[in-house]
Amino acid sequence: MSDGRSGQSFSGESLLFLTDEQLRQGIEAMFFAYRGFTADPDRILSEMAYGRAHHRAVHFINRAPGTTVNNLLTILGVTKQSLNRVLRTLIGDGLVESRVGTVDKRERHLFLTEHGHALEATLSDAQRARMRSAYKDAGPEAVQGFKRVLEAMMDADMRRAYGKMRETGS
Amino acid sequence: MSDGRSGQSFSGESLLFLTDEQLRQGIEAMFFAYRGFTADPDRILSEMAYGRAHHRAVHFINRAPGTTVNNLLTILGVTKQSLNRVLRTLIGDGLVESRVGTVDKRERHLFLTEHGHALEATLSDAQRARMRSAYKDAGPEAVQGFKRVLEAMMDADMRRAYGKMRETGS
DNA sequence: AGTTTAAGTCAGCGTTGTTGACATTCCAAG
DNA sequence: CTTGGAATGTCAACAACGCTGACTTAAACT
Repeated sequence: MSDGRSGQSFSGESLLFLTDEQLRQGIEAMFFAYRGFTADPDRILSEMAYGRAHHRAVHFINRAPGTTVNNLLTILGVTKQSLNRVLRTLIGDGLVESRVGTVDKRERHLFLTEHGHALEATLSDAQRARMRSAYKDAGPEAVQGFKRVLEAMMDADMRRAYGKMRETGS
Repeated sequence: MSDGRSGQSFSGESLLFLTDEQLRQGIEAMFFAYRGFTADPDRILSEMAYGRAHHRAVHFINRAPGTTVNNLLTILGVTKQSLNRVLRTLIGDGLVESRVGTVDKRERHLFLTEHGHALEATLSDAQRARMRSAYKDAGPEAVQGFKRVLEAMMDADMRRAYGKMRETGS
């Protein structure tokens, strides 16, 4: 509407002036991109009896082996009942191992089995390939900006969780 | 793994060399950010008898008034049965109006009613506020990069749909 | 006239959220 | 030491929203 890139106008303020139209483009970009983001793993999972929730569980168990059910459901942002259904099938199918805590026997510590690692690898490979290709197309500076905006978009507590995972990173 | 940020190494290639760890951070950022992105509308919708699917329908009908059912379900990427369930409630509740096409009477053209516009406004206001705040925190250059990566992450046909919407923009 | 297309409906199923009820374990206060 | 509460995890039932498949109606195309 009206401008596009018309105005360097006012001081530094100009760069912070955002039309509803610009924001809506961002919203739609987010919607379409997330679909692409999940498309490849979803395709793979649908051939098995699994869904996106299984993917997420496997991802974060791989990310933080030995994590407790409670940790996991905080990260995933679902109820323990919802997570439990997913874990039950993964454990039943021998992809995840659940070990009773040694210091606190109420806790269950979660690990991927060999089969679990195999599935995790298949799924991440697909998702990383898409990510790599997007990063490559957009260029390294764009990637910086991409991450910055995403971090600003998270809820505060999730930003903390994400931050902790970055430290632990690699 | 194995490295981290070891290498500026090779020529310009260095900027395109992406470790699995870097990619995984992007994947997790996308996951947490999308949760934040949908959190505010979800909260509002859960107080009514609606869900995310209703939001999406209302959004795109507002975006392209008079769109047909077929257009809509292509954009949304769901089956007509799934969309129909949502549209039926929206029409029944008087948020959406369905008019028989004048040139092709098989088609139904969809419009928001006054009530529909009200809901749409409430939902977008919440989502735009989050978006605006994220953009503001990240800065204008980051926003450029953000959009570039998201576009590269979409499936080709959705990139086309997204592009068309940008042209039509406002 | 016969085929294709747009839209809608009904029935049924799977994944993944939810709440409610319950068992087990730990810990701290009496 | 016992008892009551908090934390952890499990089982059951329900709702939202995807999906497939089968079918109808109406209009358009050929």
